[in-house]
Amino acid sequence: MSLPHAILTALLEKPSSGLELTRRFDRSIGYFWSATHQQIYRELGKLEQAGLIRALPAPAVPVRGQRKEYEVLPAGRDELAEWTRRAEDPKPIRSALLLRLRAAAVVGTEGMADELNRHLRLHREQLDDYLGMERRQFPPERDSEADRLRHLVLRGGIELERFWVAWLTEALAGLDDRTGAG
Amino acid sequence: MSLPHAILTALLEKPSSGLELTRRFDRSIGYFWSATHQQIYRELGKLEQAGLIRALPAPAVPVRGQRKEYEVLPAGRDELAEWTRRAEDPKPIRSALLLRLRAAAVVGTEGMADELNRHLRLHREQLDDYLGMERRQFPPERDSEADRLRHLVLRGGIELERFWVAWLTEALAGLDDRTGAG
DNA sequence: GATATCATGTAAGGTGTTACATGATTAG
DNA sequence: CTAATCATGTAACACCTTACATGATATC
Repeated sequence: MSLPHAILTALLEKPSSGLELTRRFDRSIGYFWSATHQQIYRELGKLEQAGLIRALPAPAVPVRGQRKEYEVLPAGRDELAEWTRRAEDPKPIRSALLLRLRAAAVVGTEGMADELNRHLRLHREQLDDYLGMERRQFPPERDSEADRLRHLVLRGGIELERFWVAWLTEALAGLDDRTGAG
Repeated sequence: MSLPHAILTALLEKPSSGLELTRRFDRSIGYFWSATHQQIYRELGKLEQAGLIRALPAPAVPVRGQRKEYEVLPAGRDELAEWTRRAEDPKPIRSALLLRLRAAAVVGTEGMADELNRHLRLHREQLDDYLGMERRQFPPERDSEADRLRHLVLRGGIELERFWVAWLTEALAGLDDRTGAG
């Protein structure tokens, strides 16, 4: 049950329309919780019905295709605050790549080096992207409490990408030992 | 579409019943792909219907509650081998904890230190668990190709837990600076 | 024969993904 | 008035989670 809370957080940071939210999920929020516009519109409908958010200007007759901006109601803020205080265990990780390497231990590693190299490139790009965000969004002079927390979250994303780069590099070295490929 | 391939891999490593698979998913396979028994039974049914696996002794009339062991058919092995060669992009990570910290930047950090400490404890336990598995399953003398690949996968799990321990430690230090709690 | 455990399964609902549909607005 | 783009939405399906149901087997 995290998507509604991700949306509440985003709307508290700045009231937005569904499409704007989608774009923000593709950027800053997306580095720890991704969502498509279909999920977001569905969830906005639920949150509105539950009385946690409301559409802003509200034209008399709702028209499809017309921009609709949402803001969080007090009940929504309360729900979000309560959620941050609830105990919730970490979910076990799911990595298709680790799974595929384990499968390769049984059926052979043919083609794995190319795929590992491709993932290595993608993770390096993601890491560069995050480092750019860090430079732009968190210069040394910005150091409010909220900034420090958001920076901490971004550093989580950065360190996770560094983990993948390091692990993939090691994995490729291991494959090279056997196959000479790479 | 990874669960069926996780099951094929597990069954190739050792033919098993649904319950045995569930237990193996709770242990070794679970550290990168978790699944409940409901998912596993459903998927076993699909894989059998698709002709990728078969039930072993096959009593004339199938009886509910009676143990049923499965093995992988050649078509199943082919499908798994093909899957390891397919290109598949990494999925964006999803961390409810990072999300909650970002929410806390908006609605306040009350109660977060306790929760971060709890997660730190859980990740330390998981890390110890993996390190124990590493000692038992991968002593220096075992160094076949398959062993090296499985060891590499386990090191992925280990390094991920180390990442969380390090990040949570940093996060708690950051919270302490402000609140004096912890 | 009562209880616990092993083992397989069903049902319902929530969440995520993919493909498609529809209207509004802007630029040429 | 055509095309591109902005913006909101539906539908169908796959996948995951939780709760529950049922029979088989072992132990007392």
